[in-house]
Amino acid sequence: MSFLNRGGSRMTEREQFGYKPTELEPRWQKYWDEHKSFKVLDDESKPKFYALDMFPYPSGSGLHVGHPEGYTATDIVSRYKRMKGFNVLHPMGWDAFGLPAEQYALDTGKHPLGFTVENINTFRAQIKSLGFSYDWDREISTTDPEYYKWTQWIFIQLYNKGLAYVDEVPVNWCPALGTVLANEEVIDGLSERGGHPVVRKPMRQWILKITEYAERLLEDLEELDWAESIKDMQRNWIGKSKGAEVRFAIEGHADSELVVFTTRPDTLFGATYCVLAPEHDLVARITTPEQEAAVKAYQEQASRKSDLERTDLAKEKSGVFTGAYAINPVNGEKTPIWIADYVLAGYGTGAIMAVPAHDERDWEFAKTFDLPIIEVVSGGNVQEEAYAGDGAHVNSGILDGMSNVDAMARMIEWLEAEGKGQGKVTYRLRDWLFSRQRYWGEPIPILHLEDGTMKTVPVSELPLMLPEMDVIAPSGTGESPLANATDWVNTIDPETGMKARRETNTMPQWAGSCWYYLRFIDPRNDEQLCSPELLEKWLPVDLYIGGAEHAVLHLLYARFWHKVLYDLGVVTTKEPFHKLVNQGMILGTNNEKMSKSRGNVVNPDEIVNNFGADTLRMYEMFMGPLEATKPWNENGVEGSYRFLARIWRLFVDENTGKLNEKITDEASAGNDAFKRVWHRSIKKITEDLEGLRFNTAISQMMIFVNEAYKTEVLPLEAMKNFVQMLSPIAPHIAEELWAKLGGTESITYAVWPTFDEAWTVDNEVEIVVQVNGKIVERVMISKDLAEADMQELALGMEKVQEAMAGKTVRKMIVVKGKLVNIVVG
RNA sequence: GCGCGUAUGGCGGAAUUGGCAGACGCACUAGACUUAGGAUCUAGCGGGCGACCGUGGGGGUUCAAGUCCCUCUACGCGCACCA
Repeated sequence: MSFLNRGGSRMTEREQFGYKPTELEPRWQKYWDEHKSFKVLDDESKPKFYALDMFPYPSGSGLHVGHPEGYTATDIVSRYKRMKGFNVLHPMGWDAFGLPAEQYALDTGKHPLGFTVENINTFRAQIKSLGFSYDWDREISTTDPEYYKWTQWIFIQLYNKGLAYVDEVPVNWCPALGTVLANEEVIDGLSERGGHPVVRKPMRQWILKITEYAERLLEDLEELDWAESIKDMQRNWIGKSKGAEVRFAIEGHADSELVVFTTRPDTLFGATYCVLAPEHDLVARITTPEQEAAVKAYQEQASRKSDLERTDLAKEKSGVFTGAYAINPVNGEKTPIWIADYVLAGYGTGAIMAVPAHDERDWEFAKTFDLPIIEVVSGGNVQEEAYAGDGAHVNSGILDGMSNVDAMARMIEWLEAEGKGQGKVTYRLRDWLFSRQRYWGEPIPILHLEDGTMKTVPVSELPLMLPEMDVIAPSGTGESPLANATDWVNTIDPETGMKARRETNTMPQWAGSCWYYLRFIDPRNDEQLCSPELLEKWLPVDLYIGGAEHAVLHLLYARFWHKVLYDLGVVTTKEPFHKLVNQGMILGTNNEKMSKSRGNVVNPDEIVNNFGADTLRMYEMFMGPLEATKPWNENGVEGSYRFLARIWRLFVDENTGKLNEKITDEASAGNDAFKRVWHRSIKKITEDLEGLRFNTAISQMMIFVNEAYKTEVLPLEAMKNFVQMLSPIAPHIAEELWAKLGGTESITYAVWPTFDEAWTVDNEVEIVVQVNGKIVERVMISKDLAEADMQELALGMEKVQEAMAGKTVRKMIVVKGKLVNIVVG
């Protein structure tokens, strides 16, 4: 890395006018800052383009090389779109609430705000050093009261719509620390800090009713320009299943009934037992005295198991008979009711009808406990394994002979007619556990009044600010540290004058990131979340790039809030993010995930200091397709640096610092070969940038530079075009060269070059001549040569004659401008 | 277990609708320039002495397959008893 030789004593003339990114990059960054080059224009004549990055959590460890990958991609598109005449919104901000700041506060006794501000300053400086074209006047932080005022406002809207409710939910309670822990803070049942035991304890929690939007969240995926794999992950997460609820009477319990959910109502005649989740409400009521001890013991055992033990580790099916029987509504058969932990309390009705012949799990359970297996769909051998495929129904009364689809429809029809059940859709998606027992998050704007009711804080009182606290310490009760701020917690409701206690739960980190893309549109509005006119103008986000780790939760939560705001009339689009791209992960040089413990972390600052931001940007884009996972390679970084230096020398005479004399605006400049590469480059690079294929766009720039080096006289126009095309990827060097080419202001808004189609095609092309698919000869022909002429030409060739000697022509395939294939035999 | 994705030289990766596999870069080799080269420039660079063989393995469709179909393997990601 020493070859930059900055300020070395042996500096020569040549080096004096060489490529010096560390000198020119800060200079251009200062220029952009001072001229506010990227401020969003209030220009109605231009079409809009909204390019968004997933804003970072400003951690104490600073920027990672993974961050600039996505940021560079959106920056390239933003700069390209500006030159294409778009009004571009390209903002950056901070997702700054979160656990690490609170941990730091607990460890040091300092306030998380100071730590957060420091980190933001570090992040901003690092990001600025990379030359991204953000409109910094729109910078926002989720921790700013002027921002979280509106996060709280949205919560109030959710509450008023009945989408926020309180429930008792088990959390990770650590008695030794006196606090509730997030899942990632619990390792093997012990707290990450201190290694204290952690237990599951039900606590009062705020929940958001995202399930009410399940169907819309699923349906509206169709219209989005997202990778199919991400859509699939969301679909699976939502997990829609169609089936039926069936009501079973319970023998000896005329007042109760057992409701099960099944996706296979057609197999009802094959139900030989029923299973309840151990936590099911009915269990206590229906268990017979003889079975009571066994059932209680099983329930106790199941409650102690973690979710992991109940699923992953449980290879063997377990369960206990309750002693009670359900009556199969379709044939009156008595079926035993069991409890087993393979049935989940939280899904469907928490109860199933078991059809061992046609469900693998039920089959295993039936084999374990020797329960009967009755075939109702033919096609398999149900004594050997469960058969889940299609087939003619048997032993099924009214369904006999029908296929699965027909039998399901018929069965549901019958159930509904008889009042024994109905068609039903169920989702795997759960409601969103929204509260956290933490200080460093948005306070939930709720008052608990002395009369036992609860209400929202009046909107006029927002933002409900976090109280200043000298010491942020666990409350010890499981409530957040806010419970210690007695002056803050105990208040008076301004509307009724009643004594009130403030909600001490705060919001999760997801809250602030659920709507930040809206605030960027109108970040300083103190009257509204965002002006309706501006929302109308800028939504949806045209391009959203970020890491795949947010493929499900962040994107699902943000879509949910957006739909709620849509229903409230705040936004007018159904979906927030039109096109979404996930950048791939950058691995260490050893092909492993970068991590401190592996010692393979690359620090972007180091690259910027040694090679410059343009090199880092270019290298990250040249590594491979944006969406691919790819390993870091130090040699590749140097290669990108060398390419930029090679560009520099093509334009700048290193002895004088003047423009290379080869570059001229004489009309005669540039031979035909160069002109073809020039126009082809404009075509290829334009198409590649549109398609986010930055690696191949850069390849084409290299081809252009290679050709330019071979050419004696270079047209000024071509060289200006090239610098413009380079500028989205390597903006600093491009500005510098643009100035040397005579540009008097920033290249930012120079109009994107166009190409002449005629120069993008060769007049002469090489075609191949094959005999039986094997290449025999190659020949240059005019690209327009007729197929019949190509055929004639091929047949007349000496080597072709040899290859087909003594054989007869069976077939001739001629592809214009490409090949002739002679099939002989 | 289920779902999705990937597999091309020593390495990263290119290859419209099936139509010259390996663009471009890195690494490497040789030469030039040089007091010097880790800079720069020029040339070479899938394998094999060859006929030929080559896109994870096997099979198929086709005049023609990296590309389409079937099957197997390896790796990655997501979900994980969701009835």
